[in-house]
Amino acid sequence: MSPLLKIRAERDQMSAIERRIADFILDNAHLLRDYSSQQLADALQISQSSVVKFSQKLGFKGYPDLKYGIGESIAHHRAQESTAPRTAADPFAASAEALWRRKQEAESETRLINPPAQIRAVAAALTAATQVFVTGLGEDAPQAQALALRLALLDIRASCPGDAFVVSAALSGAARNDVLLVLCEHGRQPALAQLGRELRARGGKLVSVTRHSANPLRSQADLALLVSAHDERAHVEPLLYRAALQHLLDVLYLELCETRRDALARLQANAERLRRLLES
Amino acid sequence: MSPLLKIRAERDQMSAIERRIADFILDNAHLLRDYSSQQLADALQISQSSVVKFSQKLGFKGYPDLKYGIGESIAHHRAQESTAPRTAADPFAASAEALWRRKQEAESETRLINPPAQIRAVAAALTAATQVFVTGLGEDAPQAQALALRLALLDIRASCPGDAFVVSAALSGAARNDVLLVLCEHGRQPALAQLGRELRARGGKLVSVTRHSANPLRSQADLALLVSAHDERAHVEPLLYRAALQHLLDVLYLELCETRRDALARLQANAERLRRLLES
DNA sequence: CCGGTCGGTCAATAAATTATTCTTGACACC
DNA sequence: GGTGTCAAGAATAATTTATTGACCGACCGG
Repeated sequence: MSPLLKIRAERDQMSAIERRIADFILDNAHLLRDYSSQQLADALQISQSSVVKFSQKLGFKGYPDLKYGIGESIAHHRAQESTAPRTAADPFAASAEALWRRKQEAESETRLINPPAQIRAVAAALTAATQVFVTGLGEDAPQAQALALRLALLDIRASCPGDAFVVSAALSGAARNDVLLVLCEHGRQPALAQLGRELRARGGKLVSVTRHSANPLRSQADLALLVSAHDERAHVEPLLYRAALQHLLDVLYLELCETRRDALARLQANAERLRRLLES
Repeated sequence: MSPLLKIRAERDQMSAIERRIADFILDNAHLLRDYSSQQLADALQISQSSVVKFSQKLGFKGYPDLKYGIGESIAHHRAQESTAPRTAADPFAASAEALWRRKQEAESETRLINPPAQIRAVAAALTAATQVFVTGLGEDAPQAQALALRLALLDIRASCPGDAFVVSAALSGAARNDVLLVLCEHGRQPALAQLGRELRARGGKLVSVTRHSANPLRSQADLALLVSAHDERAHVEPLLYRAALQHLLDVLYLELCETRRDALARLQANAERLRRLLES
């Protein structure tokens, strides 16, 4: 039980002096940090030994232990309060925090609409592929690039060609089982849809990552991952979309790390190599 | 800032013995309650005075005060965890959720160590700049690219040259007030530090975005933004780092959106143009 | 290469805080 | 009234913490 609660609970069965100590602590818990047993005793005009005995009677090893317990107690209390809807001091900090919360919602929703089995299936397809192409346009491009880098570090043959034409060229050499992973927020870009058709014609697998609303790319895909992110402010929604997409891809990556044989060892070796390269 | 976080932040700039103390505390925070400074010293085979000096150096009144702070810190931590909703049906879903939580922590910490004033200052510098260069290597490269795109949509003249040599060439035309924004996790890449020097020599401003531990790039920068992200699993830490970095940059972006004149209108016009381009 | 300085560490010790012991007085019960 | 119990305080012992001064090694400018 929390020390503060314990003190309050036992307060009624205490002697007069003990009760004075209890009251002081309950009222001034936050000041206790700077009080020695002697100072506390002085403040209450009682003897130092009474303070120590009070502590021991409550089950603490001694006065410093009581103090430690009270400290924990108020920190715990504060933490719980701070979890509740907060009133941010700075308007700026407030909007930063609001953004943070909205992102969490988007990430949660995204997690819920992608069943674990689906993510596992995508991971399996990536593992089975001889070659993986990742592509995305506009804001999705950097994400695609980052994902390709991650996959490469896991010794998955992944590339992220600069533009759609290059992808198309690369696809001409694609074999069965190869995977094209397309990031496309609205799933409506004709160029990407076209790439998907080319790949499927050659027996490859198309994995789409789009918003959860119905769209051409998604309906064409062998495997579809979905992202949910909504905000009435046009400048905020892309931030939510990216965070949710990021999280989805992170979870996929985590799955790959945890299920591929030797993944972590290889990852470490590759990362080490990359680090040396960059620092040279 | 939480004492534990503070210790972790300063760990890198500590002497060998101090680092041993820091590690012990970080690993055994929950045991500290029963350790006197002498016992802690014995456990580490060092002198008791080193423990006391360690405490004072970190800004505590003394060892008991440090202990008190750590106690608060872990109580706070525990409280936050216990408030969190528990839904661990699938082991896979559980690890996805754990990742999610860890990201939130990293983002929160990152938000706390970057005072609003600092972010405003960076936003102001970006607004005032004639030209903005964004750069990053390895995993930071896609982030840099995405940020440059975002800034460009706000009508800030921003570019993200492909490699350091190109940046260097671009810098030769840089004027006073231009800004170089460098994303560099550990702040230790000589090439980027060199770019910073070149720019500053021409009167430009260097903004660094690095981990919160001390590093050459950060100490050289006019304005420094900091990222906090920690995990014992080597394959998870980069995910946290990226999420926290992303959030920091998002907050910066939000600040720009909300303070620049006509920002939203321009953004909308530019986004529309980009959309048409991609769908054609 | 050499003195000088500085930061870090430790042993010794001073200072403080805490815990115990012992005494006293109040109160209840026999 | 005698006696046991118990809370409280004073004195003091024990422990813990903080400071001091000496030493060592790294670094630096001459």
